[in-house]
Amino acid sequence: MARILVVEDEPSIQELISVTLTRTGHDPLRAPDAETALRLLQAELPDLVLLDWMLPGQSGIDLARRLRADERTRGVPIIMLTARGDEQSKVTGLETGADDYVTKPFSPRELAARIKAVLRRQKPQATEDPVEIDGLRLDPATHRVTARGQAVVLGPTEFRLLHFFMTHAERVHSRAQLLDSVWGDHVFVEERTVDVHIRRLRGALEASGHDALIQTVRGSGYRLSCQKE
Amino acid sequence: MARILVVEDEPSIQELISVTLTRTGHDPLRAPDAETALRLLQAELPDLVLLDWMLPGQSGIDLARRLRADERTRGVPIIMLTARGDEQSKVTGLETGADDYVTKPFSPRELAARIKAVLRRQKPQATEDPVEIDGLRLDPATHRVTARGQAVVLGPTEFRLLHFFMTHAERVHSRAQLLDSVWGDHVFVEERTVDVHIRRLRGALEASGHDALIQTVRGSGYRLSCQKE
DNA sequence: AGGCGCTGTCACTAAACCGTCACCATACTG
DNA sequence: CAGTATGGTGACGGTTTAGTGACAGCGCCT
Repeated sequence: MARILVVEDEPSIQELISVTLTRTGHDPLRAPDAETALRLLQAELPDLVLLDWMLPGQSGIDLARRLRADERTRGVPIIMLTARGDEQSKVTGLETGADDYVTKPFSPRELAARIKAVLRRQKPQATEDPVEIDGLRLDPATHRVTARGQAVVLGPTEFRLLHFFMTHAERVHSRAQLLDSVWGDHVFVEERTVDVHIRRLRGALEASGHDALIQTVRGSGYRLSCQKE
Repeated sequence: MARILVVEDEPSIQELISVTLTRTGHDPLRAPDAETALRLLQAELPDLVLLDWMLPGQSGIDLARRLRADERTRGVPIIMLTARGDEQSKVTGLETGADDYVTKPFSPRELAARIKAVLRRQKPQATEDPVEIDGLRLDPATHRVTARGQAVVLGPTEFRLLHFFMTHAERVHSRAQLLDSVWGDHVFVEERTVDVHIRRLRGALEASGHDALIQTVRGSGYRLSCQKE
């Protein structure tokens, strides 16, 4: 039983999908456009998003991009569902971060099978819970970071970067991995950009009394560790 | 860079797929039938399996079933690749445990994008295990070396060198072999350079109380051994 | 429109690291 | 035991890699 957000403007198709989902033991959440979808996502994360490419207002592919860019929604699988069956569209859709791409007209049973396949793969994903290491506390819900009670001010990217480090502490991450996990694998930015953000993050942490939390591993990348070396 | 097992009996398609994979930075492993595939899987698990439905002998769908039944191979993603485009086949394929289902004729670019999408889901895996010998501990994940709890500081090359020695302990390695395995077979450096790095590595280890761990075998090379001679 | 915060990139600096050499020590050879 | 081959060692210059400050572009808010 999974909650599935269905973003689809055509009522008849919306209905068809919802019925299919219900019949296969899922729980459909309907949204006729990207804005509604975003609002629903604000409240609660679904287990999967079924996304129409063509939508009134913001397009489905744009929505997909936004979902992939946001740390919070990054882990949610997306299945693109659209009339655009050409190769370029498929590649674009998948490159953007969709987990599967189904063309209309589609068979409800195939869709159900694909949903099942994607959900089966779904990993136990990153927690929404606050993380705390060495007196440093990060709360994804409130989007706040505190060092022994005192607030630490971070930009969005620094926040995501720190969140990633804290949920994957002690391990070394290459710049490529960080770009992949924090920026998203579809964007293209210089690897050195990571260095700069590391520096900004370090600056903010040091201002709060946390020295050497983020360490450089020459030739490999960076690591967050509470044990100083 | 992922190892991908391609199970496909038609040579021209096999070739097409392999070329596509190589071009997209993957490493194709070819198998013309299920039996060969099983043999290859015995030796080493690939990161993904591309599976043709119709094969001489045991069919692809049977192979998929076997892979899903075996604990060892259960986690490996499968993409079905076949001419059977009917709904029933798709559903069966996906129900069996395939992660995606692509019908022939397929576009190489779409295939590449789908492979990427499946691998993306799979990512956090295959972490290298720590090695420990005689109180000396090397962990590739954290990129740390400790001697009975105390940190050992090493440069990148020394780290790789020690890692190689620890994973190939008790065996003598010539300078040429070391250059090959630690430096990479394409670079050209003097053999004597190895000596210098051995010295640096020895220095770092001795500072942590590990004497004579790396032994010289005159005329042949070096060896890491916990039993002093 | 203007200000502001955030971001990605660049150029420059600082530091770590690497490969090589020259010279010394040691082991083997006859 | 002298001679030679092989490995050990300290130092050095060049190269690679990371740190840093500055800056222009962008979106957003007022």
